[in-house]
Amino acid sequence: MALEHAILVSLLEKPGSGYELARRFERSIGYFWTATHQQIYRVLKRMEADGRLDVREVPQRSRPDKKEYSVSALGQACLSEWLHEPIQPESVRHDLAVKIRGAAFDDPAALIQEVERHRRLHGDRLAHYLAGERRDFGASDASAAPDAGRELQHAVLRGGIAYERMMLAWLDDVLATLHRLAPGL
Amino acid sequence: MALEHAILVSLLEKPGSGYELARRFERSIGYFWTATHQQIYRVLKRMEADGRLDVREVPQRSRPDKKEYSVSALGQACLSEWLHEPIQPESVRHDLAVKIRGAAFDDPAALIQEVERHRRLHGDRLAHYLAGERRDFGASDASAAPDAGRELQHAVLRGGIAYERMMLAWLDDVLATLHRLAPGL
DNA sequence: TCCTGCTATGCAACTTGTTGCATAGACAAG
DNA sequence: CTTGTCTATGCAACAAGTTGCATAGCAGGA
Repeated sequence: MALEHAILVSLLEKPGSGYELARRFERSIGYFWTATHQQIYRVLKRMEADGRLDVREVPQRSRPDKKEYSVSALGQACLSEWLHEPIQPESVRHDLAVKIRGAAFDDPAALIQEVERHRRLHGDRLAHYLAGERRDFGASDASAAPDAGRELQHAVLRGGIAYERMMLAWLDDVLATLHRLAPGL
Repeated sequence: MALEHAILVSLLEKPGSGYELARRFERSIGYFWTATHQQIYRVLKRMEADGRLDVREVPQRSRPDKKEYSVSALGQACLSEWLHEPIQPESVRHDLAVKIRGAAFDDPAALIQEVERHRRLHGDRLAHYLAGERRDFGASDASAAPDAGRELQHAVLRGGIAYERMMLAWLDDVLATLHRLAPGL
């Protein structure tokens, strides 16, 4: 279960509560993994019971208390073990591609709006990633200490950016194809 | 459940058995959707019970009999309805990206082999897609009748090709980063 | 005071997806 | 005549993910 490993990595980068993790999964970790808060809370509970995480109750003012999780030695060891074993290349699930092939049995022109909507969403994501890159990796003067974590985070972010650029180009390609098939629009 | 819709599209393109569908999900449909035969048989059974598919027992010589599924009118209607409602952009699950960020807490150099392995796998997939493109869309002389289904299948395949090319470029980027972080190798 | 919104955590029910196993006919190789 | 491979279908148990709902503190505005 790779969600566990994603959580371990995130908590190693910075300890935090389930709520904070859920927000990270909407932001930077969301570049390559999605999870809802229900999933996260459930997994955190299990990992804590298994001794892979430590918890600390943190009282807060002007907001409810929280439980701050951090990675235990056992958790570190689990992550290390996983890092050293080979994994399957990720499996893809592109609903939109199903729709595009399905459009041949319906009205291709009706798909244009949907594809345009997705194009906007991917454009927004790209803008968001680029803003994050400027903010977090912009003033990367060579005088800064070479930080492996930072470098690797940047490499992953570049992957997200490349993915969104590829999607935008492909969606333009799809739109051109749809317009060609429905010239009246 | 989009697997149902992927199956409807595939059976509209060409009726077939569960076994044949499973093979298609390793080939062309596998460009954008994965499913095992267990999943497929289970869903086929349910869809047939719901009246969205028709079955026909096909006796065969020199191999076991099979059940050939095809889409019923109700199935067509279900697909059409789905095509007209908006869907969420796909969610991503990149185990490799988790590993890359996790490498900061372990030995980044140990990841090089794994990334190279993935690079080879994506290279193989790209070669496979390109061969499929030459085979199925190569001699596309303008005299051929404009076939919407064919055009849309080609557009989806171009998406798969763009994805693999993007991955290869990104994995090279990641490898360069890893080598920079571990100069002794 | 009530309503909304944000932080914060969680349960229960359900749907999907994965893993391991089982069966069986036909054919080819040894 | 046994063993392996390919076609072909399926069950059962389990793991993972989704959806809907519930609670609760605190703050700010109508």
